[in-house]
This record gives sequence, C-alpha cells and structure tokens, in this order.
Amino acid sequence: MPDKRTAKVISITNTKAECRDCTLRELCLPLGLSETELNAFDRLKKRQRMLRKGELLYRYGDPLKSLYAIRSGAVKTTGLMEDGRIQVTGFCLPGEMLGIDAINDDRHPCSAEALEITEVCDIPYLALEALAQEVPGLQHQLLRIMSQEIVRDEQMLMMLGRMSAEERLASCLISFSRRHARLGRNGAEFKLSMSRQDLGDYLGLALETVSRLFTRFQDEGLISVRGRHILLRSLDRLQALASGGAGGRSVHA
Amino acid sequence: MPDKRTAKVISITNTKAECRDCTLRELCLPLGLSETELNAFDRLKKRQRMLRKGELLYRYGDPLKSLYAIRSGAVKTTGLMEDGRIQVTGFCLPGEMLGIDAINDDRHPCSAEALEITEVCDIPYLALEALAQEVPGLQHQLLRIMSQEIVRDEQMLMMLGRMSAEERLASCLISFSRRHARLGRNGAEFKLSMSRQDLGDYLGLALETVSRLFTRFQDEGLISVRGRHILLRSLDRLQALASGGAGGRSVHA
DNA sequence: CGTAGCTTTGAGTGTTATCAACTCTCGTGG
DNA sequence: CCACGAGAGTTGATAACACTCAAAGCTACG
Repeated sequence: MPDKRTAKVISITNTKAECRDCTLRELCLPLGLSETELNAFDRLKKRQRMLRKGELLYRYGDPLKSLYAIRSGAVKTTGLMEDGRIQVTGFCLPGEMLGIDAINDDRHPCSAEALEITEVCDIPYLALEALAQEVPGLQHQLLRIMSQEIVRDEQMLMMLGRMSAEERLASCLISFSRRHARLGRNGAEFKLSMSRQDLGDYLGLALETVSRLFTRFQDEGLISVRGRHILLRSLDRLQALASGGAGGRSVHA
Repeated sequence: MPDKRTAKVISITNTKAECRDCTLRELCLPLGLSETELNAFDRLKKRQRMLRKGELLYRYGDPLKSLYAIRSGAVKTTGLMEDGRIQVTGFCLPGEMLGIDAINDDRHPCSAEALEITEVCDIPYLALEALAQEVPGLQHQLLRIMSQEIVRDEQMLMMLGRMSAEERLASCLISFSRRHARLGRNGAEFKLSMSRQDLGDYLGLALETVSRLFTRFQDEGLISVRGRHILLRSLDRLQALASGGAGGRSVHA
C-alpha cells in the first residue's frame, strides 16, 4: 500500500499544530477551555500528520505514545480475535479522539487504520497527563471525553445485544448523520468511507446482510444508495426503525 | 421490596469509610497510591452503605453525585431502550467501580441494582475530581480505571458482535472465574448472583438459550451446575470454547 | 480497457428466538 | 413440619432471522 511515488508529496507530515487556529477547536479536546488554558494547552508540542488510505495509525499491542485527534478523513479501530475474526470497535470522524483505551496498560488494545486520506493530530500522552495536572479545565475535559467514550460503547452494547439487523443499520446511519451535521456538513447526504465489510464487522452482521438492508431501505424509500453515497430521505422513519418502531412506519410519540 | 421490619437492622448505613483499613485497597481506586497520597485520599469523605437485594444504587437519568466502589455483594447495571428492551451493560463485583459513565454529562446513563446484599462505598465526585487535581497518582489512577472500563466494553463488543452463544457463555464464566480468583476466592467454584434472565440480557441471548447452554456444558463435562452454583471442571476446554476453539476439545497452542 | 476488489443478488441452512408447558426451589404461613 | 404459591429454571416444538456459499454485476483505478 505504501507508494513510493507519492511519498514526497506527503512530506507535509510533522508540522506543528496549534489548536487556536483549528476550526475543530470547539468539537475536540480543547472544548470549554478558557483563553489562558487554551494557551497552556498549545504549549504542548502536538504534531500533525497525514495518513494515506490503508495506513495504520497504530497497531494492536503498540506502546502508548500519543492520543490522536482526527482533523480530516476517517479512521476505523479494529480488535482481533485469536482465530482471526475481526470486530470494528469504532469509526472516528473529524473532531473525535482516538487511543484513550491504551491508557489502561500503556499499550493499544486495538489497531487504527485510515479509511481515506486522513489528517491526525498527535498529542503526546505523558505531557498531556502532566499538563492536565496543572490545568483543571483540561483534566475535566479529559475525564469527560473518556466517560463519553464509555457511554458510546455502552450504547453500542445495547445495539449488538438487543437490536435486529435492521435496527442496527438504521441507528448507524443516524449516528453518521448526526456526526456529519455536527461538523457543519449536510447531515442528510454523505459518503461512507468504509466498505460493507467494515460496516458488517462494526454492526456484528455479515457484509451480505448489510448490502441487502441498503437495498431494502432504498426500496422502502427510506434512503437512496449509490455505492457508498448515501442520501437519507426520511430521518423520521429511520429513527422509528432504530428505536424498534413498528416496521418503519413513523410513530408519533 | 423495601421491608419495614428489617429496616433498622440496616442502619449500619452511612458509616465513614477509610481505604487504609479496607482489604480491597489494592484492587480498587487507591491501587498504586503512595502512603502520602493514600492519606490525602482518605481525607475525602467517603460513605459506606448497604443495599438490599433489588435496591437501586442509582437510576437512569439521576444526577451524578458520587462514584461507587463495591465492597461486598454484586451489582448489575442496565440500559433501557425506548420500547422496554433491556441490556445489562455490566456486573460489578467487590473491588470494582461504578458510575464513571456519568461523568460525561453529569447524569447516569444507566441504572444500577444490587443483586444481593451489597456494601458500597460512595466517593463524592466533585471532591474526587478536585483532589485528583492535587494528587498526581490519583489523577493517573482515575484515568487508568476509565480506560480499563473502555477496554472491557470493547471486549464485550467483540463478544456480542462476533461470538456464538456458546462462546459468549464460556467467556463470561471465565471472566467470573478470574474476578473471583482476584478476590482471593476459589476461581473454580462460585455462586452466580444473577438470574438466567440477567445473564441473557448481558450476553445478548434469550434466557432459554442460557439455560440450555448450562445443561449442554454440564453434559459435556465442562462444568457442574446446580441452580446458581457453578463448578468449573475444565477451564482449558472452556477457554478453548471461548476463543472459538474446535468444539470444546482442548487445543494445544 | 482490463482486472481486482467491492457490491449485489440468490438459494439453502443453521443458530437462536419465541411460545408453551412443566418442574424445581425456596420462602411463607398455616 | 408440611403445604402452598410464586418466581426461577428447564425442556420441547416451531419458526424466523441472519449466515454461508456461490455467482454475477459493478466501479474504479492503473
């Protein structure tokens, strides 16, 4: 996958990164920091770099050096079972953080792979923890983000444990929609950066099932699909589906 | 469920609790704190109280006041779907912590219910966060515990997303075994404090499936079951089962 | 323009859910 | 001490949802 010919084009790697100038400031780790705190945080030497599609940010077992923030693009994190089965534990979009599950024992318990050209921001962890000791707002924000990750995982547990295939895909689409909207993009129309296989490995479904569901949702007028291009046509009915509502008909709660 | 007659017996509630005297010190939040740090931590006013079977420690939506550590007994945490379906997101045994998923937005995103007589330790959260700001070891330990929770949830995702019913129950039994052993108890023999229904709601299975699996495991000589009393007869073969090994035969890796 | 990988679609199967009846256990009160 | 009842657990029959295997259609990239 590494391609020699484009290598020098990517030498934009290892630029210094400052949050004060970043458009994602208010969606990312620095959210809620005061002016002073933000300045302190920007003294932390963060690195910005670029990953090509398929490149790994870190790999299962790697020692924890940094946490990562996505600036653009998309990343999937995958856990591996002994017998080779894969579970995608999450997709990361811009403004979201990555790697906090490594704090527990200083090693990454999963691998992270870029799904497209992706800019990430390295935040050296030891320095971050030290700084959080000084800056109350930062400690709080760090704890908050970790707690949020736990909540997300628990919602995912609910999804995998108790939802039908249909409900899972509907929830997933709604989640993507919300996260796109958060970035100021159109929440009703977006391009998936992951394959059907990845979606299946995330939702606990076979890729064929995911594919069939896309066609079904389209036939029912819920969405339009062309390959990875998605248009949500009825968010209401999707939402009803996602929460176990009666077979896709919209429900007036 | 609340029973007037036993009420005054339970008035051991609201005792002050000190970690220095607690046998679980090395398994719980204070793990790894220095003598000085532990003293500082003990200045935090923690409360000890008792829950009877069925009592709720907190309920979905409650504001975050404290984190909780289990001293004895067992607790289950449950998320609820709009249509009433339940997902048990975890079981908590002594030495384990509870409530950290509430930090994200200052409300508990799930309910916590005692499965038997249970002693818990209230750790007021605001004071804890403030203290963590002063005591580096404590901040670190707090971050570590949260990260650990994320790792656990991710393993659970793998389980629900990719494992068969058989593999799920085997993993679950092994997990209980390890956690009992950690407490210095016999890891091969223990009493489940939860119903088949609870186990099903945790593993994403119907209670009937759980029941059938117990009988099957027993027939195959993997375990002995009498109601909630479990004896693990072949940890090796269970382990093989849990990791997708060939139908229960022991595998020489 | 060809090829490799991704996606769709179909047919058949299997695991697990659901529904229903029966049994066991344990706590309660007679 | 025994009888009773309720909740928990077991077992069986049936059905559905999603998986697997297989093949054909697309897309995108070189």
